[in-house]
Amino acid sequence: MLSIGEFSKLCGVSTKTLRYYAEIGLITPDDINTDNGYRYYAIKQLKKMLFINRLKSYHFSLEEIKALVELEEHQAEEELAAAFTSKRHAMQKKLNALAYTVKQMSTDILNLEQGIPIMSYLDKIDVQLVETQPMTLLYSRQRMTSADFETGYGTYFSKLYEKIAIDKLTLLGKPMTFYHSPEFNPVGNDTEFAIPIKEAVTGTRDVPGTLCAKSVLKGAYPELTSVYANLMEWLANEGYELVKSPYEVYITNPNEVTVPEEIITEVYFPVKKIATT
Amino acid sequence: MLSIGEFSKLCGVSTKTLRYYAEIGLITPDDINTDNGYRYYAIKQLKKMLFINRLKSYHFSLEEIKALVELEEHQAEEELAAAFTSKRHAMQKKLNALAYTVKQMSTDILNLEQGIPIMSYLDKIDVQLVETQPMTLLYSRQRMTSADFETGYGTYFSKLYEKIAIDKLTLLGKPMTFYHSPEFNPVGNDTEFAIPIKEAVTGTRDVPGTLCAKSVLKGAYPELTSVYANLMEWLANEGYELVKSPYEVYITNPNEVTVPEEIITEVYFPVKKIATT
DNA sequence: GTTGACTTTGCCCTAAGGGAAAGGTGTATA
DNA sequence: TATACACCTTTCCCTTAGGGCAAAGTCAAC
Repeated sequence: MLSIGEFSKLCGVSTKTLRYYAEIGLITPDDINTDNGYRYYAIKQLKKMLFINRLKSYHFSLEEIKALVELEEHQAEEELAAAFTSKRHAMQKKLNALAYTVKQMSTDILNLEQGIPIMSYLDKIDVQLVETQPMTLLYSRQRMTSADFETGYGTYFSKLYEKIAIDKLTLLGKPMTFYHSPEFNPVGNDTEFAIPIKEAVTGTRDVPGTLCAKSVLKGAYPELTSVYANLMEWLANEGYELVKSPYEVYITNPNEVTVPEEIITEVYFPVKKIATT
Repeated sequence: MLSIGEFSKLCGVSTKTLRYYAEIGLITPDDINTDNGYRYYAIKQLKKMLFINRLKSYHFSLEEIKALVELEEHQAEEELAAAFTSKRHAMQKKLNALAYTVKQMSTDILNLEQGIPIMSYLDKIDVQLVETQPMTLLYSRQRMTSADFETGYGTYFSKLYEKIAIDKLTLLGKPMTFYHSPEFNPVGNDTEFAIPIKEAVTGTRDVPGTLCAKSVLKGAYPELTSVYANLMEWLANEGYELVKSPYEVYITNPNEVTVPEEIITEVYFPVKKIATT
């Protein structure tokens, strides 16, 4: 039998942590002295504790760990492997994101060393006034919750492309999304996925040509907010106002482009000049 | 002027967050209506908010961000660059750690798919009883705080190696550390860095040969706790007890080995058989 | 018997907000 | 103009995984 201090040193975990784990039922002492409340751990509990440590290093939450420990005790190796695989996937994504972050920091540092202010790229996003052509859009309008935009992107556009293929329609442009909620973010509510085609069939709508403020983004999607903010500032400065839902056109297919810097997205704000009285 | 909702949508940040930032003084609304308390943000605050977003994506804490924003406003580009560089270094370390984690998960998954229990590697750490040779050690004994073990490793051993070079002593073995505190962790208190040499000079001590339980670890240091735990379990099972401070011998130089899997560390527990009455 | 190390419980604290409640406000529409 | 409804306010509690401290009880060694 090991006292909490001995056990803690052996497995490299603080006594506080051990008490906490007992409290949440993750690992309880093998024996508790009923007189003084002293906790005593069995040597064979070391293995369980080391397993918990390993799971912690894999960034599982304690709640997840609790479930996984039970799985391990019932030798449910398949479920364990499934959990590990899905967590590894998440970690891989985090890894990629972190790598991208580091790269971005590096370019920022390079700029700083040359005395270029970090946010000066904002001033370089240029805004053009363009007159768009009328289009016929095959569309699918959804309420999106914050999480499923990425998957939604894939599934909704696939459905549209499928319909185009089956009905032998004629593609006229790149896929686009309209943000009908006043949220300019994909995590907003009312989002329309659309593809311009030639034929006017059921499930299409016609959009007239309009005056638009347009910006082009080369880079990862999180940068999109900058573009929106920049466009809004431009509108305010130049005396225009938004008259319809803004939309984005995806010039590059995000499933094909691997490096975020090569993703090209056009952002359109349908506008009109504010009437000066 | 933008209401909090409009501003929040433009920069992709919740209203809750904006109120919180105002509370901690990170970014306060340009104007607050004194009648109803409504917050109004200026369009030019978008840029600051986007800068904050960028710093957040670089994993700066809000406290750090507050300082960095001030630096940026005073155009202190050098300090900014310094902060970025140090943060990038931290992120790079995190990145490497994460990459190692993912790799370890992968081997675990492979094992699981073959029905091999994850912690079975513990049973494969074999423990040998060995009789060590007497040695003369050039040593340096320190109280270590948790953080500076890594740096300490470098500096203390350097000093010892320097002395060996200056005094023209004869190296007889690999560097080692003794853990005199009952913590078996380097983060413990009383740690001795030592190198076996031939000559008995000042600053050396003689250690007699003793019976030791010995395990060899190939892998990253966090795995060491497993080895210690395993050794302790072995002692309990085989009826031995620890009679002196455990020590580690670093077969590979951690500054030269780049992949953690190739790090080889020997762990020695000086033991004696428990007297059976 | 004493001392110092160890253990107990209990309480408050962390970072960066999220959620909900209760109530006040702004504005578009009938 | 009345009303509906979206928007805004403050306040309170909650989250993760424990850390720190205090007061009091206990163990083991000398």
